Amino acid sequence: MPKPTAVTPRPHQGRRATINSEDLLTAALTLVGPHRSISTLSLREVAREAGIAPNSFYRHFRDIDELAVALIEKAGTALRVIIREARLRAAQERSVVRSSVEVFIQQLQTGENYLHLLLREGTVGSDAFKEAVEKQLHYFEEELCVDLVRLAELKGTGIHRPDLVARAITRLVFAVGGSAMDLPVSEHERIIDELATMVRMIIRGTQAMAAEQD
Amino acid sequence: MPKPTAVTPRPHQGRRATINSEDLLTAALTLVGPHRSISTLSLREVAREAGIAPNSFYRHFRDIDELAVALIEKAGTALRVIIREARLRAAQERSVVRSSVEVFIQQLQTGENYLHLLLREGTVGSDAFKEAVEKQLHYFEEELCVDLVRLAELKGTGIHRPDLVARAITRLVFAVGGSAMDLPVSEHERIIDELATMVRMIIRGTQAMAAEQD
DNA sequence: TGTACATCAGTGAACGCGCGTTCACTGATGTAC
DNA sequence: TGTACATCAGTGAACGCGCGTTCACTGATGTAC
Repeated sequence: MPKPTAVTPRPHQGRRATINSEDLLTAALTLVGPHRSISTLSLREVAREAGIAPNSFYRHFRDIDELAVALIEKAGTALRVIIREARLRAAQERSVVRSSVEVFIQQLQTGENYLHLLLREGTVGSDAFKEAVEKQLHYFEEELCVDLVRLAELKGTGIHRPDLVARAITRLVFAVGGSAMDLPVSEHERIIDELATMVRMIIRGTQAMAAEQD
Repeated sequence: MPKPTAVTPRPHQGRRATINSEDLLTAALTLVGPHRSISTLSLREVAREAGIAPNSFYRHFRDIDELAVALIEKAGTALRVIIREARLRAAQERSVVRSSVEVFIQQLQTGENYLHLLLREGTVGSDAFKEAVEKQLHYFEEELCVDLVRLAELKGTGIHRPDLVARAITRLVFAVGGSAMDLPVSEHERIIDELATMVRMIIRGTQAMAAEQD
């Protein structure tokens, strides 16, 4: 049984690969598009899209689920980079909340389907899927938590249970983003405003609670 | 083409039905259990569970999607009743927030799969599905909004954008509930505590924002 | 440089399976007279 | 009360389809000598 997902470019012997795991991930991503769930992808479909015979799929992944998990991980990583950049950029410009939320929702309009993917697969599909999505959400929460604490120190405001604040914001943004997915682009501006207000409520709340406790 | 979902018990002619739409809904609900998505149900499977021939299914629903939408509506209605009762009961006992959240999460442990269903199907499946779930969430939001305004008046606290507060709370509770679904029951107590704190943050936040604006 | 050999990505054909849907039917029930 | 008839829920058989997986294979590439 090969270990194909370990992508260490080991010294090669035998026939050269015309296609790699990455190509299959790309093919799968193309197929799911903004509206389909990974769980509806068939092995044959992905192979077809990638231009290989169905049974060649097994050279790269044990089964469709293994590919799906790899795709989720890739999506999470890509998204975190985007949001991290947005936060850094925003720090010296205007509201961090507003511009982070903005970048997040705007991702729905780009050709990339990474966000759609994470928004969709969290609640459905095999346990392995859900676990993979949960893991990505945790990463988001951790990074956000660090940022929140730093920001609170910077501004001298208190912060109550920053871990819960980070979790609440992350889950809320993903949940609302998930429903925004199916709305026309013209509604996105409104969604961004509303989401920003919701996030600010949470932040004002945690500050108020911190102030009360001292 | 019959209109089977309209359950007005019209005067009957011809052979008596041994099974009705309701039975099929029950069979489907049994099959999805706490972990499967409706979208993975096959017509034959539901028919088998209900004890009829596959083609008899068409006597009751146009297709599987029509059944799924009916099931989602049923789930939403059932859940709203439960939460409404919880809120009324709590009003004269202890924290409305805490006990509402408690009842919500405890639903995960009951035999009923209504909650699982709503938590799952919101992001996946046909457009008709998602629309059906969105509709149910809106109902939740509306009822919660009315309650929040009433509570604010009662306690004399301000409330900023109660519509957004209701939306944020609803989405957050459903999102966190969705991940709690796959956690062991022993974790539920912790989830309830955390959720209650998150909801209180939002409420404190809206109060603070209302106070600032005046 | 040449040759024999091992490696291994990709293949074509075939399998059995569950699926949605169709068809012409059966036979129980209610209605008209 | 009896009879002919319309209604219509449920059926059994059959269809074509896409699926995941298997098998023995091909042939390009790299390695050893």
